Amino acid sequence: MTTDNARLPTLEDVARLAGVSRATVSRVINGIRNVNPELHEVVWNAVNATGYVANRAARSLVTRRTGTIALVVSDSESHDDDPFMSRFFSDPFFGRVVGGLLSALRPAGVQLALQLVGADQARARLVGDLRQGQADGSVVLSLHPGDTLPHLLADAGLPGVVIGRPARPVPLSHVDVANDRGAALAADHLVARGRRRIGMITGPVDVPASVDRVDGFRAAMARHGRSYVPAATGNFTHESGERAMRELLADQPDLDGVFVANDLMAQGALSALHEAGRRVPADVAVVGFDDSSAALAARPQLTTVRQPLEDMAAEAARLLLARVDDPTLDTTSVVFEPMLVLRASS
Amino acid sequence: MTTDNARLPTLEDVARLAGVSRATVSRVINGIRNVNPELHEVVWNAVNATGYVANRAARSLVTRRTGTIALVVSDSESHDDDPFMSRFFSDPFFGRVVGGLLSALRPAGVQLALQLVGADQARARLVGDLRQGQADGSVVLSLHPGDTLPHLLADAGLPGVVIGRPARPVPLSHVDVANDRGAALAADHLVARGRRRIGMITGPVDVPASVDRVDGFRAAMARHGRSYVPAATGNFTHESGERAMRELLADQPDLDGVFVANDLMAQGALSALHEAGRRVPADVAVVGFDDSSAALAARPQLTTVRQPLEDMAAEAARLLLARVDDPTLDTTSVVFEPMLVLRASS
DNA sequence: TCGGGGGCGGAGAGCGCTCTCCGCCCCCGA
DNA sequence: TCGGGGGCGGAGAGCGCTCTCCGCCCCCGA
Repeated sequence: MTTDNARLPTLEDVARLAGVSRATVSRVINGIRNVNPELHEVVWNAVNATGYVANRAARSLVTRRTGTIALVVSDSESHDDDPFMSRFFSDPFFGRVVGGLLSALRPAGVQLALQLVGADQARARLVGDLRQGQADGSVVLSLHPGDTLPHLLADAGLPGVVIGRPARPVPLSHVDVANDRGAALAADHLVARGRRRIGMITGPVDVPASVDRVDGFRAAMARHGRSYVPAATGNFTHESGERAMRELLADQPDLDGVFVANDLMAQGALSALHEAGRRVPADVAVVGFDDSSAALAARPQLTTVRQPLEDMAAEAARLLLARVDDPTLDTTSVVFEPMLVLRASS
Repeated sequence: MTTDNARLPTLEDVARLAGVSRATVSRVINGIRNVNPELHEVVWNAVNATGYVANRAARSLVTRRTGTIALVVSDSESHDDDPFMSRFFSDPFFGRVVGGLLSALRPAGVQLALQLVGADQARARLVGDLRQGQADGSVVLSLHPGDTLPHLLADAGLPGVVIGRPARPVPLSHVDVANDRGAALAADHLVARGRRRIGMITGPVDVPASVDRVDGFRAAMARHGRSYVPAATGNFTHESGERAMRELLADQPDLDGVFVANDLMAQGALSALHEAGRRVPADVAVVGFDDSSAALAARPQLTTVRQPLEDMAAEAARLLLARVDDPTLDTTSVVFEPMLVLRASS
């Protein structure tokens, strides 16, 4: 507190102490051009002696860089204090993405800022703020298909990378997992386990990741000569998985295997199976998707398709950083391979 | 992309269009002093016409405010890519705190930046960065007792609020839940349910929240005339809860009630009880702590002590904002009341 | 009618950096 | 010995704001 009014050292102070100009200190600190090695040392000594740290605001005023990347969580059309938001934040999904982003951003000395946008006007304001130096670029996490934010960013020429394939094509890079191949792994596994009557619990029909999982699963089952796959639809929540499982059992009482499009629903499905007196995996084998903490918390623990979210987020950060450095870079998309994780439920 | 090189409008542009000086535009935008109402409108029209958004860097260079608050997750002594970190981020705890902070920060137009610190040198660097305008203040989430960061912040005179009571007193405000009273609620409830042989699974012995829960539980049990409470120690993870429950059962085979110091461990305890052939709640009643998503995912769903984390985080943000506005403010601590949430496990 | 006070708006400095431009010096080659 | 080129470091402008200081004008009261 008492030290608060003590003026912090500036470049000027360091320069005076080192006996050189401000420009030279700046060059040394930023590693620009060849500066006489002796001066180099003199300057660093002065920096350490004064405890100098460059002022971010002054630097970014001239460089037009903020050293900040925004993680924008975009929840189409919903209200700001929508319970969905708080549900989302308490979902491990969010934390894994944050952890992955930070792992790539920290070594680059870039800070991560969190942005939520609900209403469309908030989205427009965000774009304005971003253009005016709120952040150098954004990693976008859209919670709903048909979100307009990626398009707004692209139109404004702002660097952005989307996590998960957008519902409509957009001139922005994105990272994703091969949802179709992941679902195929689940299908191959259930068939290999000798299951004959295999069903599926899907996610929302308008979400690309969900659609890809359904398509991938059906295609793989068809390759095994199973053209008919009974299915029930959920919305990726625990409760919806429980309900969908009940529906599926009512329809297909002799079911002996089920692929559930995410772990949370699979956990719900386990409850419904337990309630219906089916043993897992003896009577019904269950395979989830994500390899989230829910898979480990489930009893029995879930066999599931691992989605390397941390790696995906880290890659998104790297793509974004590259684009910030060179805005002429072409957009790309990086698709990660899923992996089947065997546990007790199958 | 093509619009990228188009210079963005500055105060100067708005002033020219409105036919006033830069100072006047600045006054209107920031709502300072009485400006002639007619001019007021002229200026706002010019702002809208140009699409002007104030440049953050320029503004904060002179105001010495960044409009950013840092959420600092401080993991004492651990390495940066410690698995503990990624485990922490995927824990719903983190997301709930973030959601609560954002709910209080957004209305104030303040941005949230994420900072992780592991090694001590990172801690020193962070303090330097913060002093030099990385953020106006920090909300600190210490993952280990004895973390030095709160003290470093206090010594540097930087505004900071700690979530959870620090192990050693520190001249910084903090928010917490009354862990002792929460544990007492659990004790009262188990006794009221007619349980006679009640045990407890505790968290780490050096974490204040854990210690408070143990003390609160023992004190309440003593009030009910139960001076002896068998206990086993865990470390707040699912696995440790499972192991501790097995130990407790081995010690006290006739146990009919157990208080588990967090939901994750309680979920593990349920598995151990199931494995041991005990029915919950018929044979053993189980009460958790936190009311996290694990409580809902558990089967049976957990009776638990609700910790209002979102509210606590929002209050932390408000305390911090107040202190940033007025650094002479006294430090305070706000303690939230816990609440017992009744579900199927008791 | 004249003096004084209050309030509004403009001029201009200054926040702390980076970066361009230029001058000087040194060295090398003819 | 002299000319030219290269490289290092300094001077100074400028990034886009805010804020102090001051002048001017208007109105009111004596």
